[in-house]
Amino acid sequence: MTAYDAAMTEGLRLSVDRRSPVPLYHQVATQLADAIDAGTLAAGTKLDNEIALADRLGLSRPTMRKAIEELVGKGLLVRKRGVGTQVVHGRVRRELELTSLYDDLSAAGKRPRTAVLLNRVEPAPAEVAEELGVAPGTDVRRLERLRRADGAPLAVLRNWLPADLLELEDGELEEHGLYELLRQRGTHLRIARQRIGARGASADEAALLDLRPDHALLTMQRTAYADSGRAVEYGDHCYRPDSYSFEVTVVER
Amino acid sequence: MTAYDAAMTEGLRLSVDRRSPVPLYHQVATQLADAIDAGTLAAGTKLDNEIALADRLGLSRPTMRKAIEELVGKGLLVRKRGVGTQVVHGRVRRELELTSLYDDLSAAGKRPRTAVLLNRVEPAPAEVAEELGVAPGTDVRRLERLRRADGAPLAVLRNWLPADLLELEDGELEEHGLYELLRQRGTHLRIARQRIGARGASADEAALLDLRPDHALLTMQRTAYADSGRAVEYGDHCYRPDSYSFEVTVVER
DNA sequence: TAGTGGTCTAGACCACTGC
DNA sequence: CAGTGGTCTAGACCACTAT
Repeated sequence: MTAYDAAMTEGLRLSVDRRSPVPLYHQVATQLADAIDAGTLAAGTKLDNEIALADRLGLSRPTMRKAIEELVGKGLLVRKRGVGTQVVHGRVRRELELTSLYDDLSAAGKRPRTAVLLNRVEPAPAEVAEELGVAPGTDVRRLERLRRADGAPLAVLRNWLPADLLELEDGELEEHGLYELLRQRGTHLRIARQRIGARGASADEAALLDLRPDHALLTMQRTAYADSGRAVEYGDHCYRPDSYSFEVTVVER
Repeated sequence: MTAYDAAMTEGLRLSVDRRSPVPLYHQVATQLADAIDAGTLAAGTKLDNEIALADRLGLSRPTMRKAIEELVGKGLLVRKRGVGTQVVHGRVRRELELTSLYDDLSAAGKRPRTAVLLNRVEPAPAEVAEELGVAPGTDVRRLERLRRADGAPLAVLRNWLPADLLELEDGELEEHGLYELLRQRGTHLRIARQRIGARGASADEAALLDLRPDHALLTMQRTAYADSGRAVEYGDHCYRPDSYSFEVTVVER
């Protein structure tokens, strides 16, 4: 029985580097996640208990615990009091993260192209002003872009940003994602609230996306906040549904 | 200056009940969340530092910290090292949680009605077998339901569950949500992976949802796992997009 | 330099599960 | 009953930010 239990995490090589600036709990979490991705820790595998794991790595229990909690939050592990910790069944898919579509496409090996349809400063409409937390009529930068991937039109992106936040040239927008440009200017996004829905394409949208009018579109409205707590971007986007979908992992608290 | 800072959380009445079975950190988190919802803690308000808050409540710093982290994870607070903790700007919307559509509708004060279109045990198609982690051809229970809210058709719900997991009568399905029935039988869902997209309605779907064929639909495929790590449900759902959307809060780690 | 959150330790006791 | 995760404490030191 003990031999069977011991085999559960035997093939695992875990180690921590205390000189590294990376937090110990994150080093451990990353190694466990990699082992799960690689199949070294197969679905259903039961992990040793957290005290044994902590001892093996020379860590305190809270630190080991935090590593495990990180993976529970990502949906890779499940814990049950009195029972133990197991690797979740089922293959793992990429999670919805705070990235721009441009980043997503680059990561997926596609070649994103951007056409800037509109880029100007104008007074904020009421709805946009409310989302950004500014007075109606305040100057905001309005963007409208068409995003292509490997040549095929994929999405129409409409964005509004506080005008005092940054200058944006068309050339930059064609070469980089919006979030990348924000990061370059020291604005780090921390929280985004998104609403995902569907509707039929307008005539304009249909023409841009090479669809017939009223064809189903996937839509997303997003308000993003910087670590200062300030609203930094409001976006109203629509996507060709044959080329794009959202993935979300929900974990019961 | 100190008077100004002190005013930040002055109006707040926080307290903990050590006899309660509810964890202390969760008691505190709930009270803070309520204060944010109620506007007592307005957007942009800076909280006292975590040591001061812990002292005020007679808690240790880690416990107070865990309360704050819970709210950071929900997107209600933002922290910045060297600066402090602030209430996020912008109004708060309900988050996507591990609930069924039935629960959502009940909570929103709608009256959900369910028509059972199909409820039988049959061999699992390949795609379903893979999602549930069973051998193709294994017996699974297949459900097809039409969900109405306040009389208007809202969604077509198709589900597959391992047949050995539970018996389900049509009558039960008409009166209760699927997740509620699972809970009653001791199955607690812990993780769900969801893919959200859009497409045009088929002729059947259009008839059920009172739309024209090819009208835009919001779609969601979900695989849910119990705390045992086992896949418990695969669902393929479609929604009238004028009546339903998904809300997601994403927090940068 | 003072103040903040970020990390880490070494214990303790409790609640739940399964045998 | 033994073993597990869940909660909680009272410290410590460090990294980052603003002034």
